[in-house]
Amino acid sequence: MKSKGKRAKHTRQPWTEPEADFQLETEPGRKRLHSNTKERNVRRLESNERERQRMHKLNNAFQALREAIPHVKTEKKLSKIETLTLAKNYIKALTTIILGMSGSCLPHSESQAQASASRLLQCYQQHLEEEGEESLSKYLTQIHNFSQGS
DNA sequence: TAGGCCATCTGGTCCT
DNA sequence: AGGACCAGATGGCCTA
Repeated sequence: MKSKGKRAKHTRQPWTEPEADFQLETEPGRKRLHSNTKERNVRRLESNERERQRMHKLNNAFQALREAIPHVKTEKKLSKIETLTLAKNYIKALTTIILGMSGSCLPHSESQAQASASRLLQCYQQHLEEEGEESLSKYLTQIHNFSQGS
């Protein structure tokens, strides 16, 4: 049995010219019109291809996000909406944990939470600039050690 | 079989 | 002008 979302290519009919273009072909200047519709057809197919590639990139990003967030039912692929929801919750949870580790007060309101999150992001970005991309764990360890020491 | 999820096509709008 | 982005439409696959 095919897994969900993995299937053979659809047998959708390719894009066809609007009827008006065919009617116009019998009129004077039809050669130009014909090449225009042909050009349009080519451009449409090209933009379909680009759109497909764009959606594939988007799906790759979703897959990367799925792999970045822990979840319970590992045998079931998370849907896109589930992935986004879990990711949001995961970020919130991590924020709470890190703020706790660094000895900050937990935010009491949504606006405080947002302010804390942006402070955290700012701090993290600064750290990335100084230390390089692969040092998140080092960063977290430093925060942990700091909170232990203080 | 209905409903959820998805891939693809398409035309409109925005951006470079 | 052409590409990127977006949202609506359409139809296929899967599960309860």
